[in-house]
Amino acid sequence: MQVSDKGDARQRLIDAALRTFGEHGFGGASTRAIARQAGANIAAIPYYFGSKEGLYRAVATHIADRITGRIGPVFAAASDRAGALSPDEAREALMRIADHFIAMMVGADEGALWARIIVREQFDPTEAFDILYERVMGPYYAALGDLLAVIFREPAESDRVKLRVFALIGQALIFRIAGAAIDRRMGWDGYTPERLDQVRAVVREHLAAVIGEGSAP
Amino acid sequence: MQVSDKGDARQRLIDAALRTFGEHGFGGASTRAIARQAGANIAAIPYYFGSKEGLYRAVATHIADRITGRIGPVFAAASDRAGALSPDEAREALMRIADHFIAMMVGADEGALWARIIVREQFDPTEAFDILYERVMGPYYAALGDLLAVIFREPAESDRVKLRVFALIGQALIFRIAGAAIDRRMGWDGYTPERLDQVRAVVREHLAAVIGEGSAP
DNA sequence: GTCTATAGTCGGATAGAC
DNA sequence: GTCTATCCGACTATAGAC
Repeated sequence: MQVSDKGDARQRLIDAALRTFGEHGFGGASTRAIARQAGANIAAIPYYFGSKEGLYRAVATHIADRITGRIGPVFAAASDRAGALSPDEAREALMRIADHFIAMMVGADEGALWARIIVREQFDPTEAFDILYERVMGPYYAALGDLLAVIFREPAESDRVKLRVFALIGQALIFRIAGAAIDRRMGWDGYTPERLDQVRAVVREHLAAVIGEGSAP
Repeated sequence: MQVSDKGDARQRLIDAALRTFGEHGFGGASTRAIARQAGANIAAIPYYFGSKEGLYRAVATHIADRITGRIGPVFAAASDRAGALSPDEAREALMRIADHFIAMMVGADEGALWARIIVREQFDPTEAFDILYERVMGPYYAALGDLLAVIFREPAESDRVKLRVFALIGQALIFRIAGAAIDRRMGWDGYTPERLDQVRAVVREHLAAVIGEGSAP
Protein backbone atom coordinates (compact mmCIF):
# COMPACT_ATOMS: atom_id res chain seq x y z
CA MET A 1 0.00 0.00 0.00
CA GLN A 2 2.53 2.56 1.12
CA VAL A 3 5.83 2.57 -0.68
CA SER A 4 7.82 5.15 1.20
CA ASP A 5 8.89 4.23 4.71
CA LYS A 6 9.57 7.70 5.97
CA GLY A 7 5.89 8.51 5.86
CA ASP A 8 4.52 5.79 8.06
CA ALA A 9 2.62 8.38 10.04
CA ARG A 10 0.43 8.33 6.98
CA GLN A 11 -0.42 4.67 7.43
CA ARG A 12 -0.91 5.05 11.17
CA LEU A 13 -3.35 7.86 10.47
CA ILE A 14 -5.35 5.67 8.09
CA ASP A 15 -5.56 2.88 10.66
CA ALA A 16 -6.63 5.25 13.41
CA ALA A 17 -9.09 6.96 11.08
CA LEU A 18 -10.65 3.62 10.09
CA ARG A 19 -11.36 2.91 13.75
CA THR A 20 -12.50 6.40 14.65
CA PHE A 21 -14.64 7.12 11.61
CA GLY A 22 -16.15 3.67 12.04
CA GLU A 23 -16.97 4.25 15.67
CA HIS A 24 -18.21 7.82 15.56
CA GLY A 25 -19.00 8.52 11.95
CA PHE A 26 -17.46 11.25 9.86
CA GLY A 27 -18.99 14.11 11.78
CA GLY A 28 -18.49 12.54 15.18
CA ALA A 29 -14.83 11.76 14.65
CA SER A 30 -12.44 14.61 15.38
CA THR A 31 -9.12 14.95 13.65
CA ARG A 32 -7.64 15.61 17.07
CA ALA A 33 -8.77 12.18 18.32
CA ILE A 34 -7.51 10.48 15.16
CA ALA A 35 -4.12 12.16 15.36
CA ARG A 36 -3.76 11.33 19.05
CA GLN A 37 -4.63 7.69 18.45
CA ALA A 38 -2.16 7.53 15.58
CA GLY A 39 0.56 9.16 17.63
CA ALA A 40 0.78 11.84 14.98
CA ASN A 41 0.32 15.57 14.88
CA ILE A 42 -3.00 17.14 13.95
CA ALA A 43 -1.32 19.11 11.21
CA ALA A 44 -0.22 15.85 9.59
CA ILE A 45 -3.79 15.28 8.35
CA PRO A 46 -4.03 18.33 6.12
CA TYR A 47 -0.41 17.70 5.18
CA TYR A 48 -0.88 14.12 3.95
CA PHE A 49 -4.50 14.05 2.89
CA GLY A 50 -5.35 17.68 2.20
CA SER A 51 -8.30 17.63 4.56
CA LYS A 52 -10.37 15.50 6.87
CA GLU A 53 -12.41 14.44 3.84
CA GLY A 54 -9.25 13.40 2.02
CA LEU A 55 -8.38 11.18 4.96
CA TYR A 56 -11.83 9.64 4.78
CA ARG A 57 -11.38 8.83 1.10
CA ALA A 58 -8.02 7.27 1.90
CA VAL A 59 -9.78 5.06 4.44
CA ALA A 60 -12.25 3.92 1.79
CA THR A 61 -9.42 3.05 -0.57
CA HIS A 62 -7.73 1.14 2.23
CA ILE A 63 -10.90 -0.88 2.88
CA ALA A 64 -11.26 -1.68 -0.81
CA ASP A 65 -7.64 -2.85 -0.90
CA ARG A 66 -8.05 -5.11 2.11
CA ILE A 67 -11.32 -6.66 0.96
CA THR A 68 -9.94 -7.26 -2.51
CA GLY A 69 -6.91 -8.90 -0.97
CA ARG A 70 -9.03 -11.18 1.20
CA ILE A 71 -11.79 -12.42 -1.06
CA GLY A 72 -10.78 -11.21 -4.48
CA PRO A 73 -9.03 -14.51 -5.28
CA VAL A 74 -12.05 -16.59 -4.20
CA PHE A 75 -14.29 -14.63 -6.53
CA ALA A 76 -11.80 -14.65 -9.35
CA ALA A 77 -11.55 -18.44 -9.27
CA ALA A 78 -15.32 -18.78 -9.63
CA SER A 79 -16.20 -15.95 -11.94
CA ASP A 80 -13.49 -16.37 -14.55
CA ARG A 81 -15.35 -19.38 -15.88
CA ALA A 82 -18.83 -18.86 -14.48
CA GLY A 83 -20.48 -19.46 -17.84
CA ALA A 84 -18.81 -22.87 -18.15
CA LEU A 85 -19.89 -24.14 -14.72
CA SER A 86 -22.55 -26.75 -14.13
CA PRO A 87 -25.32 -25.81 -11.69
CA ASP A 88 -23.79 -28.06 -9.05
CA GLU A 89 -20.38 -26.50 -9.51
CA ALA A 90 -21.97 -23.08 -9.22
CA ARG A 91 -23.69 -24.17 -5.99
CA GLU A 92 -20.39 -25.33 -4.60
CA ALA A 93 -18.71 -22.06 -5.57
CA LEU A 94 -21.49 -20.09 -3.88
CA MET A 95 -21.09 -22.08 -0.68
CA ARG A 96 -17.36 -21.51 -0.71
CA ILE A 97 -17.83 -17.79 -1.26
CA ALA A 98 -20.41 -17.66 1.55
CA ASP A 99 -17.94 -19.24 3.95
CA HIS A 100 -15.21 -16.78 3.05
CA PHE A 101 -17.60 -13.86 3.16
CA ILE A 102 -18.79 -14.77 6.64
CA ALA A 103 -15.27 -15.35 7.86
CA MET A 104 -14.26 -11.94 6.58
CA MET A 105 -17.21 -9.70 7.33
CA VAL A 106 -18.56 -11.39 10.45
CA GLY A 107 -15.62 -13.31 11.87
CA ALA A 108 -12.74 -10.93 11.41
CA ASP A 109 -12.38 -7.96 13.72
CA GLU A 110 -11.43 -5.84 10.74
CA GLY A 111 -14.78 -6.67 9.18
CA ALA A 112 -16.58 -4.87 11.97
CA LEU A 113 -14.78 -1.65 11.09
CA TRP A 114 -15.33 -2.06 7.36
CA ALA A 115 -19.02 -2.80 7.81
CA ARG A 116 -19.57 0.39 9.76
CA ILE A 117 -18.05 2.58 7.09
CA ILE A 118 -19.79 0.72 4.28
CA VAL A 119 -23.20 0.94 5.94
CA ARG A 120 -22.77 4.63 6.68
CA GLU A 121 -21.93 5.17 3.03
CA GLN A 122 -25.11 3.39 2.00
CA PHE A 123 -27.20 5.86 3.91
CA ASP A 124 -25.28 8.95 2.87
CA PRO A 125 -23.08 8.17 -0.10
CA THR A 126 -20.01 10.32 -0.63
CA GLU A 127 -17.03 9.83 -2.90
CA ALA A 128 -16.08 6.95 -0.60
CA PHE A 129 -19.15 5.06 -1.81
CA ASP A 130 -17.99 5.34 -5.40
CA ILE A 131 -14.63 3.91 -4.43
CA LEU A 132 -16.18 1.00 -2.55
CA TYR A 133 -18.82 0.25 -5.17
CA GLU A 134 -16.52 0.36 -8.17
CA ARG A 135 -13.75 -1.65 -6.55
CA VAL A 136 -15.61 -4.28 -4.52
CA MET A 137 -19.40 -4.23 -4.35
CA GLY A 138 -20.19 -3.93 -8.04
CA PRO A 139 -17.79 -6.63 -9.27
CA TYR A 140 -18.85 -9.05 -6.55
CA TYR A 141 -22.56 -8.52 -7.08
CA ALA A 142 -21.98 -9.29 -10.73
CA ALA A 143 -19.97 -12.44 -9.93
CA LEU A 144 -22.64 -13.72 -7.54
CA GLY A 145 -25.29 -12.97 -10.14
CA ASP A 146 -23.40 -15.04 -12.70
CA LEU A 147 -23.40 -18.01 -10.35
CA LEU A 148 -27.08 -17.68 -9.51
CA ALA A 149 -27.89 -17.35 -13.19
CA VAL A 150 -26.32 -20.75 -13.84
CA ILE A 151 -28.22 -22.33 -10.94
CA PHE A 152 -31.61 -20.87 -11.78
CA ARG A 153 -31.08 -20.87 -15.54
CA GLU A 154 -32.15 -17.25 -15.69
CA PRO A 155 -30.37 -14.27 -17.27
CA ALA A 156 -27.67 -12.93 -14.97
CA GLU A 157 -28.78 -9.38 -15.67
CA SER A 158 -32.43 -9.99 -14.82
CA ASP A 159 -33.90 -8.05 -11.93
CA ARG A 160 -34.87 -11.28 -10.18
CA VAL A 161 -31.33 -12.60 -10.13
CA LYS A 162 -29.92 -9.28 -8.99
CA LEU A 163 -32.44 -9.03 -6.16
CA ARG A 164 -31.78 -12.61 -5.08
CA VAL A 165 -28.12 -11.70 -4.71
CA PHE A 166 -29.00 -8.90 -2.32
CA ALA A 167 -31.36 -11.09 -0.30
CA LEU A 168 -28.70 -13.76 0.09
CA ILE A 169 -26.04 -11.27 1.08
CA GLY A 170 -28.47 -9.73 3.55
CA GLN A 171 -28.98 -12.89 5.54
CA ALA A 172 -25.23 -13.08 6.16
CA LEU A 173 -24.52 -9.39 6.57
CA ILE A 174 -27.20 -8.98 9.23
CA PHE A 175 -24.92 -10.86 11.60
CA ARG A 176 -22.49 -7.99 11.42
CA ILE A 177 -24.91 -5.12 11.07
CA ALA A 178 -27.25 -6.09 13.91
CA GLY A 179 -24.44 -6.98 16.28
CA ALA A 180 -25.89 -5.30 19.35
CA ALA A 181 -29.31 -6.90 18.92
CA ILE A 182 -27.76 -10.31 18.30
CA ASP A 183 -25.57 -10.06 21.36
CA ARG A 184 -28.54 -9.16 23.51
CA ARG A 185 -30.87 -11.79 22.05
CA MET A 186 -28.28 -14.58 22.15
CA GLY A 187 -26.68 -13.58 25.42
CA TRP A 188 -23.43 -13.15 23.54
CA ASP A 189 -20.72 -10.54 23.78
CA GLY A 190 -19.27 -10.69 20.31
CA TYR A 191 -18.28 -13.64 18.17
CA THR A 192 -16.15 -16.62 19.13
CA PRO A 193 -15.09 -19.35 16.69
CA GLU A 194 -17.89 -21.57 18.03
CA ARG A 195 -20.54 -18.89 17.64
CA LEU A 196 -19.29 -18.16 14.15
CA ASP A 197 -19.76 -21.85 13.31
CA GLN A 198 -23.36 -21.62 14.44
CA VAL A 199 -23.93 -18.58 12.26
CA ARG A 200 -22.23 -20.19 9.29
CA ALA A 201 -24.35 -23.33 9.68
CA VAL A 202 -27.59 -21.36 9.63
CA VAL A 203 -26.57 -19.23 6.67
CA ARG A 204 -25.44 -22.30 4.72
CA GLU A 205 -28.68 -24.06 5.51
CA HIS A 206 -30.80 -21.15 4.28
CA LEU A 207 -28.60 -20.73 1.25
CA ALA A 208 -28.93 -24.42 0.42
CA ALA A 209 -32.71 -24.18 0.79
CA VAL A 210 -32.81 -21.36 -1.75
CA ILE A 211 -30.38 -22.63 -4.36
CA GLY A 212 -31.33 -26.28 -3.99
CA GLU A 213 -29.42 -29.24 -2.70
CA GLY A 214 -26.39 -30.97 -4.08
CA SER A 215 -24.12 -28.66 -2.16
CA ALA A 216 -22.76 -30.56 0.81
CA PRO A 217 -19.44 -29.34 2.25
CA MET B 1 -48.28 14.76 10.52
CA GLN B 2 -48.77 17.99 12.44
CA VAL B 3 -51.69 18.08 14.82
CA SER B 4 -51.43 21.62 15.99
CA ASP B 5 -49.15 24.39 14.91
CA LYS B 6 -49.44 26.33 18.13
CA GLY B 7 -47.31 25.38 21.08
CA ASP B 8 -46.37 22.07 19.56
CA ALA B 9 -42.83 23.00 18.89
CA ARG B 10 -41.99 19.87 20.87
CA GLN B 11 -43.47 17.51 18.27
CA ARG B 12 -42.04 19.48 15.37
CA LEU B 13 -38.63 19.21 16.98
CA ILE B 14 -38.94 15.43 17.26
CA ASP B 15 -39.92 15.13 13.60
CA ALA B 16 -37.06 17.34 12.48
CA ALA B 17 -34.64 15.52 14.78
CA LEU B 18 -35.68 12.14 13.39
CA ARG B 19 -34.76 13.33 9.92
CA THR B 20 -31.58 15.12 10.89
CA PHE B 21 -30.17 12.53 13.30
CA GLY B 22 -31.00 9.89 10.70
CA GLU B 23 -29.23 11.75 7.94
CA HIS B 24 -26.14 12.93 9.76
CA GLY B 25 -25.89 10.85 12.91
CA PHE B 26 -25.88 12.20 16.42
CA GLY B 27 -22.54 13.94 16.14
CA GLY B 28 -23.14 15.24 12.64
CA ALA B 29 -26.55 16.71 13.39
CA SER B 30 -26.49 20.19 14.87
CA THR B 31 -29.22 21.49 17.12
CA ARG B 32 -29.19 24.62 14.98
CA ALA B 33 -30.17 22.65 11.89
CA ILE B 34 -32.85 20.73 13.78
CA ALA B 35 -34.36 23.87 15.24
CA ARG B 36 -34.31 25.65 11.90
CA GLN B 37 -36.01 22.72 10.18
CA ALA B 38 -38.62 22.57 12.93
CA GLY B 39 -39.25 26.28 12.74
CA ALA B 40 -38.34 26.51 16.41
CA ASN B 41 -35.73 28.28 18.45
CA ILE B 42 -32.47 26.60 19.37
CA ALA B 43 -33.16 27.25 23.03
CA ALA B 44 -36.34 25.20 22.76
CA ILE B 45 -34.25 22.02 22.71
CA PRO B 46 -32.71 22.36 26.16
CA TYR B 47 -36.07 23.69 27.30
CA TYR B 48 -38.16 20.69 26.20
CA PHE B 49 -35.67 17.85 26.26
CA GLY B 50 -32.98 18.98 28.68
CA SER B 51 -30.23 18.50 26.14
CA LYS B 52 -29.39 17.30 22.66
CA GLU B 53 -29.16 13.78 24.09
CA GLY B 54 -32.60 14.08 25.62
CA LEU B 55 -33.97 14.97 22.20
CA TYR B 56 -32.28 11.90 20.77
CA ARG B 57 -33.93 9.66 23.36
CA ALA B 58 -37.27 11.26 22.56
CA VAL B 59 -36.70 10.37 18.91
CA ALA B 60 -36.06 6.74 19.86
CA THR B 61 -39.28 6.62 21.87
CA HIS B 62 -41.14 8.13 18.94
CA ILE B 63 -39.78 5.45 16.59
CA ALA B 64 -40.80 2.70 19.01
CA ASP B 65 -44.30 4.17 19.21
CA ARG B 66 -44.68 4.35 15.46
CA ILE B 67 -43.37 0.84 14.80
CA THR B 68 -45.56 -0.60 17.52
CA GLY B 69 -48.54 1.19 16.04
CA ARG B 70 -47.82 -0.16 12.57
CA ILE B 71 -46.95 -3.80 13.05
CA GLY B 72 -47.74 -4.43 16.69
CA PRO B 73 -51.26 -5.66 15.86
CA VAL B 74 -49.98 -8.06 13.18
CA PHE B 75 -47.57 -9.63 15.64
CA ALA B 76 -50.11 -9.72 18.43
CA ALA B 77 -52.58 -11.64 16.28
CA ALA B 78 -50.00 -14.33 15.56
CA SER B 79 -48.11 -14.57 18.80
CA ASP B 80 -51.01 -14.63 21.24
CA ARG B 81 -51.69 -18.19 20.21
CA ALA B 82 -48.41 -19.23 18.62
CA GLY B 83 -48.26 -22.45 20.62
CA ALA B 84 -51.66 -23.52 19.31
CA LEU B 85 -50.87 -22.98 15.62
CA SER B 86 -50.30 -25.72 13.11
CA PRO B 87 -47.09 -25.51 11.08
CA ASP B 88 -49.06 -24.39 8.04
CA GLU B 89 -50.81 -21.69 10.04
CA ALA B 90 -47.43 -20.56 11.36
CA ARG B 91 -46.11 -20.41 7.79
CA GLU B 92 -49.01 -18.29 6.77
CA ALA B 93 -48.53 -15.98 9.75
CA LEU B 94 -44.84 -15.60 8.89
CA MET B 95 -45.65 -14.68 5.30
CA ARG B 96 -48.15 -12.11 6.46
CA ILE B 97 -45.66 -10.61 8.87
CA ALA B 98 -42.99 -10.53 6.16
CA ASP B 99 -45.33 -8.58 3.89
CA HIS B 100 -46.10 -6.03 6.58
CA PHE B 101 -42.48 -5.79 7.61
CA ILE B 102 -41.36 -5.07 4.06
CA ALA B 103 -44.15 -2.57 3.54
CA MET B 104 -43.12 -0.77 6.69
CA MET B 105 -39.34 -0.88 6.69
CA VAL B 106 -38.66 -0.92 2.95
CA GLY B 107 -41.75 0.59 1.40
CA ALA B 108 -42.61 3.42 3.74
CA ASP B 109 -40.58 6.60 3.63
CA GLU B 110 -40.66 6.72 7.41
CA GLY B 111 -38.95 3.34 7.47
CA ALA B 112 -35.88 4.82 5.85
CA LEU B 113 -35.50 7.23 8.74
CA TRP B 114 -36.13 4.58 11.37
CA ALA B 115 -33.65 2.18 9.82
CA ARG B 116 -30.89 4.74 9.92
CA ILE B 117 -31.29 5.39 13.62
CA ILE B 118 -31.70 1.70 14.44
CA VAL B 119 -28.61 0.70 12.49
CA ARG B 120 -26.53 3.44 14.06
CA GLU B 121 -27.64 2.23 17.48
CA GLN B 122 -26.52 -1.28 16.59
CA PHE B 123 -23.00 -0.09 15.99
CA ASP B 124 -22.84 2.22 18.98
CA PRO B 125 -25.64 1.46 21.39
CA THR B 126 -26.80 4.25 23.68
CA GLU B 127 -29.87 4.52 25.87
CA ALA B 128 -31.83 4.76 22.63
CA PHE B 129 -30.90 1.16 21.86
CA ASP B 130 -32.39 0.01 25.15
CA ILE B 131 -35.62 1.78 24.31
CA LEU B 132 -35.79 0.25 20.84
CA TYR B 133 -34.78 -3.25 21.94
CA GLU B 134 -37.15 -3.47 24.88
CA ARG B 135 -40.11 -2.00 23.07
CA VAL B 136 -39.84 -3.48 19.58
CA MET B 137 -36.88 -5.66 18.64
CA GLY B 138 -36.92 -8.05 21.59
CA PRO B 139 -40.65 -8.81 21.56
CA TYR B 140 -40.73 -9.26 17.80
CA TYR B 141 -37.68 -11.52 17.71
CA ALA B 142 -39.40 -13.67 20.32
CA ALA B 143 -42.65 -13.77 18.36
CA LEU B 144 -40.88 -14.76 15.15
CA GLY B 145 -38.96 -17.42 17.07
CA ASP B 146 -42.23 -18.86 18.36
CA LEU B 147 -43.53 -19.21 14.81
CA LEU B 148 -40.32 -20.79 13.52
CA ALA B 149 -40.31 -23.17 16.46
CA VAL B 150 -43.71 -24.49 15.41
CA ILE B 151 -42.60 -24.89 11.81
CA PHE B 152 -39.29 -26.62 12.55
CA ARG B 153 -40.51 -28.42 15.68
CA GLU B 154 -37.53 -27.09 17.59
CA PRO B 155 -37.43 -25.24 20.92
CA ALA B 156 -38.19 -21.54 20.43
CA GLU B 157 -35.33 -20.59 22.72
CA SER B 158 -32.73 -22.69 20.89
CA ASP B 159 -29.79 -20.88 19.36
CA ARG B 160 -30.63 -22.31 15.96
CA VAL B 161 -34.12 -20.87 15.94
CA LYS B 162 -32.93 -17.51 17.20
CA LEU B 163 -30.25 -17.30 14.54
CA ARG B 164 -32.68 -18.32 11.82
CA VAL B 165 -34.85 -15.37 12.82
CA PHE B 166 -31.95 -13.00 12.29
CA ALA B 167 -31.03 -14.52 8.94
CA LEU B 168 -34.61 -14.20 7.71
CA ILE B 169 -34.90 -10.63 8.90
CA GLY B 170 -31.59 -9.86 7.25
CA GLN B 171 -32.69 -10.84 3.78
CA ALA B 172 -35.52 -8.31 3.99
CA LEU B 173 -33.74 -5.57 5.89
CA ILE B 174 -30.86 -5.47 3.41
CA PHE B 175 -33.22 -3.81 0.95
CA ARG B 176 -33.40 -0.82 3.24
CA ILE B 177 -29.87 -0.88 4.59
CA ALA B 178 -28.06 -1.26 1.29
CA GLY B 179 -30.22 1.29 -0.50
CA ALA B 180 -27.43 3.07 -2.33
CA ALA B 181 -25.88 -0.15 -3.62
CA ILE B 182 -29.27 -1.48 -4.70
CA ASP B 183 -30.13 1.71 -6.54
CA ARG B 184 -26.84 1.60 -8.38
CA ARG B 185 -26.98 -2.08 -9.20
CA MET B 186 -30.62 -2.03 -10.30
CA GLY B 187 -30.50 1.35 -11.98
CA TRP B 188 -33.16 2.51 -9.53
CA ASP B 189 -33.59 5.76 -7.67
CA GLY B 190 -35.55 4.60 -4.66
CA TYR B 191 -38.56 2.33 -4.41
CA THR B 192 -41.78 2.49 -6.38
CA PRO B 193 -44.77 0.22 -5.73
CA GLU B 194 -43.70 -1.96 -8.65
CA ARG B 195 -40.13 -2.28 -7.41
CA LEU B 196 -41.41 -3.07 -3.94
CA ASP B 197 -43.46 -5.90 -5.44
CA GLN B 198 -40.34 -7.33 -7.02
CA VAL B 199 -38.54 -7.20 -3.69
CA ARG B 200 -41.46 -8.73 -1.85
CA ALA B 201 -41.66 -11.57 -4.38
CA VAL B 202 -38.00 -12.46 -3.95
CA VAL B 203 -38.12 -12.29 -0.15
CA ARG B 204 -41.27 -14.42 -0.07
CA GLU B 205 -39.70 -16.94 -2.40
CA HIS B 206 -36.59 -17.28 -0.26
CA LEU B 207 -38.67 -17.41 2.89
CA ALA B 208 -40.83 -20.15 1.41
CA ALA B 209 -37.73 -22.10 0.42
CA VAL B 210 -36.49 -22.00 4.00
CA ILE B 211 -39.70 -22.71 5.91
CA GLY B 212 -41.11 -25.14 3.38
CA GLU B 213 -44.07 -24.93 1.06
CA GLY B 214 -47.74 -24.74 1.82
CA SER B 215 -47.60 -20.98 1.96
CA ALA B 216 -48.88 -19.64 -1.30
CA PRO B 217 -50.22 -16.08 -1.26
C1' DG C 1 -43.22 29.61 26.13
C1' DT C 2 -40.43 31.84 22.99
C1' DC C 3 -37.04 34.88 21.94
C1' DT C 4 -32.01 37.40 21.67
C1' DA C 5 -27.56 37.58 23.16
C1' DT C 6 -23.71 35.50 24.71
C1' DA C 7 -20.72 32.52 27.32
C1' DG C 8 -17.58 28.78 26.94
C1' DT C 9 -15.88 24.98 24.33
C1' DC C 10 -14.16 22.50 20.51
C1' DG C 11 -13.66 21.82 15.70
C1' DG C 12 -10.55 21.99 11.17
C1' DA C 13 -7.13 24.35 8.91
C1' DT C 14 -2.98 27.35 8.45
C1' DA C 15 1.61 29.67 9.24
C1' DG C 16 6.01 29.22 10.12
C1' DA C 17 9.93 27.49 13.08
C1' DC C 18 13.01 23.63 13.18
C1' DG D 1 8.30 15.82 7.75
C1' DT D 2 6.97 17.15 12.16
C1' DC D 3 6.09 20.38 15.44
C1' DT D 4 3.80 24.66 18.21
C1' DA D 5 0.89 28.36 18.07
C1' DT D 6 -3.05 30.38 16.47
C1' DC D 7 -7.03 31.87 13.69
C1' DC D 8 -11.72 31.51 12.96
C1' DG D 9 -15.86 29.37 12.59
C1' DA D 10 -19.45 26.32 14.61
C1' DC D 11 -21.16 24.10 18.31
C1' DT D 12 -24.23 23.39 22.85
C1' DA D 13 -26.08 25.49 26.62
C1' DT D 14 -27.46 29.34 29.59
C1' DA D 15 -29.17 33.95 31.13
C1' DG D 16 -32.57 36.93 31.06
C1' DA D 17 -35.96 40.06 28.52
C1' DC D 18 -40.70 39.91 27.01
